[in-house]
Amino acid sequence: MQRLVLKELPRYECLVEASKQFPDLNPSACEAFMHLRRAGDEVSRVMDAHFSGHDITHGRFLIMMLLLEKKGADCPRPSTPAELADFASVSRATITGLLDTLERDGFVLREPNPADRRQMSVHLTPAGQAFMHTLLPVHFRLITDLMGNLSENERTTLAKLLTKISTKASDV
Amino acid sequence: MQRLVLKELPRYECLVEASKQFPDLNPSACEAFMHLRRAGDEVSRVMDAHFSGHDITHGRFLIMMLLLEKKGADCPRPSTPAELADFASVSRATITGLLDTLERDGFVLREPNPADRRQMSVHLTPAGQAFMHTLLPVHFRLITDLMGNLSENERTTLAKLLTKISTKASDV
DNA sequence: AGCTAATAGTTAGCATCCTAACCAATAAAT
DNA sequence: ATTTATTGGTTAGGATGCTAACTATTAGCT
Repeated sequence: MQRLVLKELPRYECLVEASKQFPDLNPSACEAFMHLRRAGDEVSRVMDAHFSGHDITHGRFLIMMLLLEKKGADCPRPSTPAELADFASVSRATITGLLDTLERDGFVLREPNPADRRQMSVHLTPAGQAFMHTLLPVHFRLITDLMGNLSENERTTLAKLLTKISTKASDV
Repeated sequence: MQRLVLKELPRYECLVEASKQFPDLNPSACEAFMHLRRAGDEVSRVMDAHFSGHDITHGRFLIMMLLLEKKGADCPRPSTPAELADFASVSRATITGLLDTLERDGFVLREPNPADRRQMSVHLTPAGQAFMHTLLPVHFRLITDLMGNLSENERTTLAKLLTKISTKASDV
């Protein structure tokens, strides 16, 4: 699961040059856009490599993350396939596939809900919890490392700028 | 081709709370990380939707972009499958698949290279060029829109911060 | 020259995620 | 109360990108 992204981004002057031919090309917008794609892709690569070293995938990890018991949790926690799909912005069919694998590996359990016989109730098994508690420190360590070139201030700035893009993107 | 990403990111206090349980969790690093993933994903969704409206995919578009004749081009241009794979940071097998489709659609031509009979030489057909020149204005317009919430300064700052992440990621 | 190693491209088979169609169960409407 | 619409979950089949194995050609060594 990879995205095609340019390895070497075009130099800014090339963008300016191209903007003469294409008036809709805004060099700074293009530059920001390409950097976003590349950084996202690089980070994905690192994370995927990390996950595959632990016989898990990004998708399965995220599902277990969502199912994980939170301490002092006022944060709502999804417990049905439909809720998981919603939290993870992914189709229900995808959740079915991920849960199949997680159940096969003994990390998750699906139980019917007597109150509404359409629904399934999903939880982590003890093995699933143990797995996560082994993996999470390494996982968080890796994220901390990845952001290691940025100061606290820069991280906050980055988050703010990226939010502006996400907001725009969701209503384009 | 989608990535699983949280729709609602956890609030900062939740991250701080969680960091008490997991000392390796750095709240600001985590926050920046998740924003990066989400923004990248949102932007990908918008672009993919745009592409599919023109019966093309991200991958095929990028290949055609790489093959496109550049005016005043001192920028090097790939012309063999191996070079395309390198420029796009993708496997050669993937390029084979993309070229198969592009060739079927009449956008690209593969020709043997008499000088080195292992190599193929790839170029856009006139139809491929025409297609790109129709699509590109819309494409650039969309990118400009997506970055529309950011000022010139913010775009530059964003690019700078993202570069720091890409740099770090490529040697983690 | 002739054998070995490296390189170009393709093929085969896998994983993830998608949409569309489907069945079962519940809710809503008359 | 019965019909109709909606919701939850799964299944089937497709697309993209991957790795590993394969063939053909070229380069390097002795």
